Amino acid sequence: MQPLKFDANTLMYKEYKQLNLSQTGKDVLDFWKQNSIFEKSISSRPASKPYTFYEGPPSANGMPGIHHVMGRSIKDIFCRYKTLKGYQVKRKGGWDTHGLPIELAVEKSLGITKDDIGKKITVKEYNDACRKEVMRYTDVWNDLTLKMGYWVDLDNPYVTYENEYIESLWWILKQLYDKDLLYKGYTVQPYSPKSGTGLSSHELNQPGTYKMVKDTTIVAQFKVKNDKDSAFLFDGVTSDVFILAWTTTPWTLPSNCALAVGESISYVQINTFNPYTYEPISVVLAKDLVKKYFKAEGENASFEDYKGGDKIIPWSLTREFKGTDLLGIHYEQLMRYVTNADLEKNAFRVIPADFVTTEDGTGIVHTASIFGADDFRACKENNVPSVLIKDENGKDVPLVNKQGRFVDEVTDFAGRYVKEEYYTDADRAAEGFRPTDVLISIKLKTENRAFDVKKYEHSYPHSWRSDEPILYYPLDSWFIRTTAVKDKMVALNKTINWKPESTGTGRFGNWLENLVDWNLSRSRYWGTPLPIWREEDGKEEKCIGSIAELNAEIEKSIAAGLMPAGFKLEDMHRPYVDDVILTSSAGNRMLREADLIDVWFDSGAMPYAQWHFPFENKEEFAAAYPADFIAEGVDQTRGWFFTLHAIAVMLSEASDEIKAVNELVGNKGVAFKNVVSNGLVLDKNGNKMSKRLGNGIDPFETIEQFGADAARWYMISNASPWDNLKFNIDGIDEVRRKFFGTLYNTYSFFVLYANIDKFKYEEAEIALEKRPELDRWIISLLNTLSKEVDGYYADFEPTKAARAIQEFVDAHFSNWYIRLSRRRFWRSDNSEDKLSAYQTLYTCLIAISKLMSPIAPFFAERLYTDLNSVTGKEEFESVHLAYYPEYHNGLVDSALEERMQMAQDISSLVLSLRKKIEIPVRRPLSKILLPILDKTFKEQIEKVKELILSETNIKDIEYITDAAGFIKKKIKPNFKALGTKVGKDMKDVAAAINAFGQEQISELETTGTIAVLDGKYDILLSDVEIIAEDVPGWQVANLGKLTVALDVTITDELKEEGIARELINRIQNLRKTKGFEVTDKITVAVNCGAEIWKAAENNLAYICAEILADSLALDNQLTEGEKAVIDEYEILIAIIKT
RNA sequence: AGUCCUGUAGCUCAGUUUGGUUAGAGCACUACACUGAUAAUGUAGGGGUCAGCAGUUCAAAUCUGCUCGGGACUACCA
Repeated sequence: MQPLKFDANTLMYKEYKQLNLSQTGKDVLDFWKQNSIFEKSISSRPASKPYTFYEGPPSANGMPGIHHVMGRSIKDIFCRYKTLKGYQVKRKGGWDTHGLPIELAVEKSLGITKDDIGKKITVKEYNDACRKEVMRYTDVWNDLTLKMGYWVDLDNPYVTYENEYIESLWWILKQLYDKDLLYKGYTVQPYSPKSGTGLSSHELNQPGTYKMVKDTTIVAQFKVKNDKDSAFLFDGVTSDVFILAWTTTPWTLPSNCALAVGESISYVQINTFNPYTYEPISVVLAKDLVKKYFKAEGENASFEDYKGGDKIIPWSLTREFKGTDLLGIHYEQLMRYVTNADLEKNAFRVIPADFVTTEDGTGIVHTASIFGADDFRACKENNVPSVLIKDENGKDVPLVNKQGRFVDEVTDFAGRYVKEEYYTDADRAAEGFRPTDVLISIKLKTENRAFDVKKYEHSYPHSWRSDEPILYYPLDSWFIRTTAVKDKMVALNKTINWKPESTGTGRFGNWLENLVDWNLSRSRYWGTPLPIWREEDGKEEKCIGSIAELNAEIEKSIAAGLMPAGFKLEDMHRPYVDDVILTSSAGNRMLREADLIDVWFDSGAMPYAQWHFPFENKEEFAAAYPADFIAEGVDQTRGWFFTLHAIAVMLSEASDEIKAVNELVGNKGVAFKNVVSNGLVLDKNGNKMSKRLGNGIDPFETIEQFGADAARWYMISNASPWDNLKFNIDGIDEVRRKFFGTLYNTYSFFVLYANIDKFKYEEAEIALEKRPELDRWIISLLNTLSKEVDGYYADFEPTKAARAIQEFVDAHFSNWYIRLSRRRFWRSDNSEDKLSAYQTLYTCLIAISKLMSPIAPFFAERLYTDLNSVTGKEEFESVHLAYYPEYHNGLVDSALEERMQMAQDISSLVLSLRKKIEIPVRRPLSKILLPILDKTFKEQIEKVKELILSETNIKDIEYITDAAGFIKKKIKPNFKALGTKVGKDMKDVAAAINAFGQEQISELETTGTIAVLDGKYDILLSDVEIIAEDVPGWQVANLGKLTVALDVTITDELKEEGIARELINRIQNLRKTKGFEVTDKITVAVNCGAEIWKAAENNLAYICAEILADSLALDNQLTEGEKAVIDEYEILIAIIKT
């Protein structure tokens, strides 16, 4: 095929051998590029009518998959739609370039770990490698963007690692800092030892982070000290008394500092034996959980008869009390590695906590303040000190170091990883390897300190990238006080239009309700540095909000002799930024806080940073804030959607600049007004696509094979974007055949005749009232469709739009309008009717091209330009520069749509009757009978009578009323109407109605009422449905209220005409097999018997007109010709072109 | 563990908001027909305990509860 070219002088419509969507895509891409159509789609729309779209930046360090085609199709659809509606839709592309995934990819490719950075490799070298890594697949991404037809500005994308971008981030951070929304805190956080960094709560909420794992769990025995608080526990008890507490993390036991109980929970004390040492013990646990650990058979069994190892362990309940009674009781430290006077005095005691339940464990919670957020808070509230040691710098540190190993002070397990998963596979497979948790269990068992040791399966968070279980670990880090604006975030979220709604109210709404402060710190290298400098004693700190401000501070520092003269910061990344040492008011050195910020902050700040706001482009920013529309996968709900929202809401409080812009554009503080969150793309069996399973779909292959349009149309029409899509390649092929194939055929049909007749839409428009029913009908439907589809697009329902277009093209446009219009194009005269047909067909095709163009931009483009380049009807060189079809109420005629539906139904009924009695459509029949349903019925049918007759090859329609007495009626109860009236008697009433005879039905019809159930109810006409079911003696079929009776009598005349049509059919077939043009004239000779010839002779003019014959003659001498069979007769036909 | 979504023909999906008695469409399958849109099209057919159980109701795919399967989310519950 030739590349597509726009040429207003083209004489002929393009004809194609066959539909090839893949080639069409390539041709159209070329056309777009040559003629800068994308640029024009923006420049041709007024800046005064902006529609703002934000591109969620992809990270180009991985290959794109088919799900990216899905997500980007959705973005593209609404941007194109809004362009059609006259809006200017700028869409700046972007790249997400920082963050852990990139660092880990680099570490992998360089074969290093985090510890090697700064040792084996300098930070500079490392960051250079990251900078290179991050754009590794840029070309592939750009290629996909192009080929799938996603229009986004790739020439001027925002890139998150650029200095300008980072400067905007610093500005935002300073706005927050100045309003006390940014603070440093020491808290227990999710921490990934392998990545060496803390994680934010939303990173922990990425899909797949929580996994089921089997851990060793211990119910440990904490030995109670006998003093005045605990004296009641020793009353009448001879053995030691222990409090039982359960843990799924035995490695935290050396750090235990308290036991937490619920104040109102009931606890009991039980005398029994330890199942491992068989020593007599007395234990405390929640009353509700006794049955979990003690068998009913053992209750009050003989203690004297117990022998170590017996299955049934005797136990007896000593006393019951409340949690409050346990408060303040001291116990002996369980694992005595580290202690001191403060701990001995203030730790190792029972404290109250509201999070304690009796769902699991023992109803008493082992508390290690530094390895659990709840623990940390509870201990703080009760002034319980933590179990810590001094490191070489004299700083307090936990018993587990940052690599996840026990420190030397924990002598028995020094140097061991606390989590089994941190060991290499080889280590774990080695003979005699035992996880640390197991070693701890063994130790406690032998010491009579373990009451129960079990494997327990539960879900546990894992690092979203390095895939190993995280630790909860105390860290210094910087937080954004999102909780301070929680109420506003919740309130503003309610103004956002979420598709689907449940994601906004449910998933996102619930998330906001349980908001915690945003942990911004990352102890990494490749990312946006935190712009905060501190005195070494932490007394003074500065937050820098711009490069200019920093340079001014550097000048001061140089003057103070803290930095070399002439220092200039070229790159805001580490390590360069770390060279900056500022000077405090006291003249002391101020060093930068070493942390980077969460990469999600980068992307959430894109509305501002993509314009380098507020340093540049203030007008562009104001014109593009907030976004009218964004779209990403549902997995971004707590990622990008959250960070966009959080930053926007905080700036709406903290920044005067943003407040001014919000004021200007009437924004209350959101970053986006409409958001579509699409679901996952699964394989055809509903499994997640993954490299491991090898069930991924290569988007390039798919586009190459089927074309981007087919892939896009399939994905959009198959399921709503927010439902998961089971991606099946067969479905794309089906879309190609069913939708594009049909539409392509309608175009080919048009072109076939339009080229013959040189139709170029130069004639004056035929007035609507002069057009035949069929044309006015399809125009009416087309207008209804365009309004409907407009509504769907506007409501972000692309699936409904696609399905509506599909339904129109297939069921109405192709299978009814064109099928019934075919004869109008065959006629050789140039009548007004034919012109009307051309104009109507053309109008439909152009309108369809516009309606479908957001979803299938390539095919729509070709359809539009192929048509428009010949007629020049519209001034636009591309469908994407055209405007959405205007809806004209005056063109919609619902009565017409209704009667056409009846014509379709009646035709269908007649065809099914013909099938039943085996009289083919080619054989004419004399009439059908239609019982008249109501007064408008006949009037309506009369207007579409000719269509029905020609479609079914029937000569006439007759109408009958029941006055003639030969319609048999059927009555059905209208349950909905009767429901409120008869209620419980429904069954009897329905039975009574169904039992009505013809007389009772006509009584009801004439008087309008009839009594049932001995006069209990009066049935009205509105309570029932009456249809004409049968006309005795005729062939009858029903559909809903419609009834059709067919006269199957065949007269001689009908039979002859039938034969004539058979003859026409044979001759037409011959024309075709001989390859004659549609317009060729012929002469025909036939050799046949008297029966056939008589039929031919009596229909001679008709036959000749149909087959374009100058003459048709009987020649009984004819020997050369094609054989054919009509009924039982053999005939010979010879045709010659004249 | 909790919350939410979801389960309709072999496959992909409508229908469920607002209950109405014979549950639809397309694909696939079978048969027939049509044949100047023809690698197209039409008609007909088979194929469903609407995941299961219980309840509300004259009436349940639709409302309620429970169970099971699938998915997502929430949770440092020790």
